[in-house]
Amino acid sequence: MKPPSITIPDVAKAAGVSKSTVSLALQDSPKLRTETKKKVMKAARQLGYVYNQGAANLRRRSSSMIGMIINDLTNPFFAELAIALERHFSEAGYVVMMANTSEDREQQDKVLRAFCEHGVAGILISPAYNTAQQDFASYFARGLPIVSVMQPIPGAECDYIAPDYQLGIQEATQHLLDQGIERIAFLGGRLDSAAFHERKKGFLAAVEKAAIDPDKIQIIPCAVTRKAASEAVQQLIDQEHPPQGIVCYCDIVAFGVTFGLHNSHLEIGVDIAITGFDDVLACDTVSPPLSSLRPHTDQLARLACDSLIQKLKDPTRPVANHLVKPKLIVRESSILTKLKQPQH
Amino acid sequence: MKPPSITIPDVAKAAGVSKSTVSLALQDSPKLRTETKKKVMKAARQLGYVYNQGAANLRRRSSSMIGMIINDLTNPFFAELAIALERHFSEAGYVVMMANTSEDREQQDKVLRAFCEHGVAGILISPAYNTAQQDFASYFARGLPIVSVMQPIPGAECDYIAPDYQLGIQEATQHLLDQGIERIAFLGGRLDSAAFHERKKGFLAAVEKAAIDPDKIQIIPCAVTRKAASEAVQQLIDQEHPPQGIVCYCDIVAFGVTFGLHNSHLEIGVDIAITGFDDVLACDTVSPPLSSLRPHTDQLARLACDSLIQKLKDPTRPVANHLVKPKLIVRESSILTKLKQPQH
DNA sequence: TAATAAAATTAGAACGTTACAATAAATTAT
DNA sequence: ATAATTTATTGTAACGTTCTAATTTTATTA
Repeated sequence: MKPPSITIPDVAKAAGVSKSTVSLALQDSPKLRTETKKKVMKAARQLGYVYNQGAANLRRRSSSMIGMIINDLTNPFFAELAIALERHFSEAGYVVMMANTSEDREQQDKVLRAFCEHGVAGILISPAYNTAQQDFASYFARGLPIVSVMQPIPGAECDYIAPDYQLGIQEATQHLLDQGIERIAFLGGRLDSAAFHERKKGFLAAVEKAAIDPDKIQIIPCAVTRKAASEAVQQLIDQEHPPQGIVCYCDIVAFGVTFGLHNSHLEIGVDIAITGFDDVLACDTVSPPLSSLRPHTDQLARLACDSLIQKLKDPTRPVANHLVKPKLIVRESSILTKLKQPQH
Repeated sequence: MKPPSITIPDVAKAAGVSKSTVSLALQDSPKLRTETKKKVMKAARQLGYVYNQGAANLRRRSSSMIGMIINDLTNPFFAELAIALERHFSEAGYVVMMANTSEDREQQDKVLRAFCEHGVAGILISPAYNTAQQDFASYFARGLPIVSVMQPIPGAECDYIAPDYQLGIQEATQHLLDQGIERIAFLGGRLDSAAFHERKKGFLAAVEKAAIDPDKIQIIPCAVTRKAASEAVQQLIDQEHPPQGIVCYCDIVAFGVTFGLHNSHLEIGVDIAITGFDDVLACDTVSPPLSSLRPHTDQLARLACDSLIQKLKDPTRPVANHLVKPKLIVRESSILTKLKQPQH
C-alpha cells in the first residue's frame, strides 16, 4: 500500500551489488558465486525484503496464478475436490484464485473476466449448468489454457478430467440388481447435463443387461440438493409398487433420499437399498453407512492439476481427456438383509 | 503469456487519442467528454482489449486481491463461510486467493508468504490451531491489514469476528436442562483453543445457573471430525450413568455423535438429546433433524468482509471486534419425547 | 476581439522486476 | 607475460499501467 516498501535496489545497495545481481540471486541463478548469493540473501532477510510477484509477472509476461471456478461449493464433494486441487497447485508453486458460481452462468462470466484481468496463467473450471462453448470462445482465442473437471464444456477443445460416470453407475446398478431387486430407479441430476446423461447410460446399460422389464425402471431427475432429493423420492414411494433400489446421482442426493425415506418410515437395508456417487467424507459416518462410488478425488485433482500445468508449459500440447474409473465402495445402505418377495 | 497482448497504447492508436485519455476513459473519469469515452470504449471492445490489473497494481501500489486462509475446509461450516466470504468480496470488486491449511501452522506460514508476494491487499484468516501472534508479527509490522474469523489470534491487534460461542452454548445447554435433564455433557473441540474455552464457559455458566450437581456433568474434548466424535461418544455412553443430553462443540461433532449413538442403539429424542453448533445446511435433512446454533454465517461473512475493506481504506482505523449472537434453532434432536425418570 | 477562465487532452516519469548485451574479473593456454 | 577463454557482474531498456503537470481546446467575460 502506501509505506514505501523494500525493493531490489534497496537490497542491492545494502549488499553492495547491482540490481541485476540481486535479481539473479533471488532466483538462485548458477551464474552467481554462492558467496555472492549468500551475501545478497542475508541483506534481503535483514531488510525484510518481500518479492513483488506482480512486478515480475509484468516483466516476464507470465504468472503463477491459477483461477479455479467451481459450480457448487456447497456440495461437500466439490469442496473436497477444491481442497485437493488447491493443495496440488500450491505444492507446484501456484497460487489459486477461487470462485464459486452457484451454477450461475453470468457469475461465471464475471469471475472469468476478473481472473483474466488479474492475469491468471490458466483456468481450472467445473462448469456451471448450461455452460456453452461460446462462453469461453474469446479465452480460447486468446490462448488461455483451460481445463474442465467433472463436466465437459460441450464442443470445446480443452482437457477434461472426470470420473467415468457411466461405468460407475453401471456397476452400482448391477450391484443392486445382483441382489434380486427388480424394481429400480435412478434419481437425481439435471436432465440436460452431460454428467446426467452419462450416468443414465450406465444405468440403462445395467438394467438392459439384466433384462429388467422396462416398466419396472424409473428415471427421475432432480436438483442436486438434499431437499430436492428428499422431496423427489416421495414421487417414487408414493406409487403402488415403489422401487426396491435407488441408484442416486450423487451422495448429496442419496443423503436427501435417506432423509425422505426415513420420514416415510421406510428402512434402508430392509425395504429398500440405495447407492450414492462421490464417496464423500460423510459416507461412512452416516446411518446407515452409504454405499458409494469413489471417484478417487485426489487422483482426479492431480490429473487436472497436471494437465493444466502441462498446458502452461507447452500451449501446443494436444487435448487429452481422462476418465477415471470409480470404485464401488459397498457399505450397508445397498445391502438388503431380507429381501421382500417381489410379487410375480 | 507469449502472444503480444493488446495494451492501452494500442487502444489509444485505434481511437486516435493518447494513452492518458484511454486510461481515463477506462476508469470512467468525469474529466473526459462522454463522447470521447464512448469512442475509446468502442475501440477497446473491438480490439478485444483486456485490462491488466497487475500493471495497474504496480503503478498504484495497491491491489484488489484478498488472501483468504481457512483452517479446515473439509468442515462444511467453513466451506459455507468461505463461499459467503468469497461472494461478498467478489461483490465488492475484490478477487480472492484461497488456501486451506488443514490446521497446519507451517502451511499457514507458507501461504501467508505466497499471498504477500502476490500483493494481496489484505488477509482474511480463520487461524490454524495453535496459531500465535508472532506468526503474524512481520505482517502486522508491515501494516498488512488482517482480520481473523472464528478464532482470535491471541494477543494480536486485529479485528476479530466470530459467533458469541459462550452465549450460544449457554443457551443450548439451558435448553437441554429445561427439559429436566440432569446428567449432561459437553463434547468436542481442541482443549486449548479459544473457541473451546469460550464454549466451555457457556456450558459451565448454564449448569451452574441450574445448580446441577458438578459430578453429573462432563466435558470431553475431541478432534473436530465425525469419526473422532463418534468414538468419543463411546466414553460417555459406556458409563454406568450415561448423560441424557450432549451439547456438541459443533455440527460435525454432533453428526459424529449421532452416528456413534445409533451404532450403540441409543435413540436420539428418546434416550438422549443433543445439540450442535453452526446450523450447517445438512441439519434439517438429517435424521433426526439436528437442533443447532445458527451463527448467521452470512452476516458473519459480511462483517468480516466489511471490516477488512474498511481497514484497507483507512489503515489507521482502530481495532473493532464483533461477536454475533447465535440463534438456537430447535429441531427434533434436542427434544426428549418421553424423558425417562431420573433416579433421585 | 482580446484576455481570461474553465474544460479536455496529453507528455512523460514512475511502479519493481527481468533479461539481453556489455563489461569486468578471474582463469587458462600460448 | 600476453592473448584467449571462461566466469561474474552490471547497465539499461522494457513490461502496461497511472498520475501530475503541462498543454491545447473551448467557453466566458470584459
